[in-house]
Amino acid sequence: MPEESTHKQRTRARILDVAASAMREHGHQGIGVANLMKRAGLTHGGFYAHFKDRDDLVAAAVERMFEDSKAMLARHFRSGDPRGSLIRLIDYYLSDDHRRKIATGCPAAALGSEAARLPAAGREQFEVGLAHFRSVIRGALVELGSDHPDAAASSIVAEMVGALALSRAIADETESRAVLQRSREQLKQRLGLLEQSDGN
Amino acid sequence: MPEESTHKQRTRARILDVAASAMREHGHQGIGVANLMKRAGLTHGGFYAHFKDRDDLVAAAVERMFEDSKAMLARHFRSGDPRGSLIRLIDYYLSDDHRRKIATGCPAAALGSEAARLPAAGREQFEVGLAHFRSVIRGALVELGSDHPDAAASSIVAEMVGALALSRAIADETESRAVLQRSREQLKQRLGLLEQSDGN
DNA sequence: TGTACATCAGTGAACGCGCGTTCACTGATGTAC
DNA sequence: TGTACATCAGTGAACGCGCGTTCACTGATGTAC
Repeated sequence: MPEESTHKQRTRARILDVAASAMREHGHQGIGVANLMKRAGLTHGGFYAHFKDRDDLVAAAVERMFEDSKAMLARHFRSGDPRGSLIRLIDYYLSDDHRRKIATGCPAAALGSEAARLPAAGREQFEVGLAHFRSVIRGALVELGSDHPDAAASSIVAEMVGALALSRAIADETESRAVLQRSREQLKQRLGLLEQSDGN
Repeated sequence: MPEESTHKQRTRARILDVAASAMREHGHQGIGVANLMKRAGLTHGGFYAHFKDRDDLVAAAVERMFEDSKAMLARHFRSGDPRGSLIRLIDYYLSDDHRRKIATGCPAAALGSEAARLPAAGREQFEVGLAHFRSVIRGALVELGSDHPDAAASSIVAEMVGALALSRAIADETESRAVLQRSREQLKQRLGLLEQSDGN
């Protein structure tokens, strides 16, 4: 019985992995139930053994995406080193690698402008995930002794999400990279991270 | 004959107005041909007298949206007053009013994260419009004697677009407003616009 | 150990619906004489 | 000025298709005795 339930849970996780990737890549309207199930190696009828309806899937998929986001943050943040953590995050978040990997990258950048139109439960998950993102950055800013950690964290998240989303909209490779490079530089400069990282 | 062609052009403009509003509000997948034509007071069959296919409409609608964007920029910018122009733009772009008026507001914030998935011609129009947005801000920064007008303009656009899109994703009114308010403050501070506007 | 039975994850045909697109047509308007 | 005709913007029925969802079913697995 626990063996059985584990099997079902694994299947559900597989469907969610596919959905979380496909929705970041094609938008939340960009993948249908039949196509999704096929990619997970199943037939469409089985979908409703795992989810109440499509809106339920969207909510679970958004939650799943932000698990990747949390893991990404955890990878870059080390306690006791807020400066290094922020530098590592900025360099990765605004990298060509992250720009290319939309299917596994930050959901805020992949879905930012359509988050407001997500089914209610999905939008709520987005809000929760976004709040976590902001709070991690805020934590590092507090450690750094920032005067306005809330305002700065909010502003930094806005610029990172905006820059990544817009860089993906630009077809010209050079210009697309330039958008990321400029925000990397500007962010580090206004956080006073440039001198230190050069000094090392 | 010129009377006739004017009539047809007016009809086309009406369809585009509806499309440009609806696509900002519901995403570019969020409105169908039949529904669109109905809102324009026509039947769906007539659509193809005005557009080759739906992708052609999307491109024209994106171009149409950025005309609103240009008008908005022109409204806030006055030659010879780069400082005042930037303050007016920041205050309007990151206002509650603009946040609410998604159907007539900035297309970059409304479609930012889905711009990369737009049909090719539509994505190109997005790119053109975005470049204009950046260049207007760059112009003001040059007038102000900015050291890195390209980098600063790119960074400012990213933060404004990101902050507006994310604020719209947040259901809680207070928090949604706070996101805008924080970016308004941070942007003015890093552009050195705070003291001057207080001084007046 | 071997047979009978219950469970339930997953199958696949079928549904009603809205999509983008085509096309034969209508009927108002502008022109020719 | 009045009639006949051409133009063409817009109509609406029809198409094939993919959508989300339902449901009777199959067949592998785990349990009971």
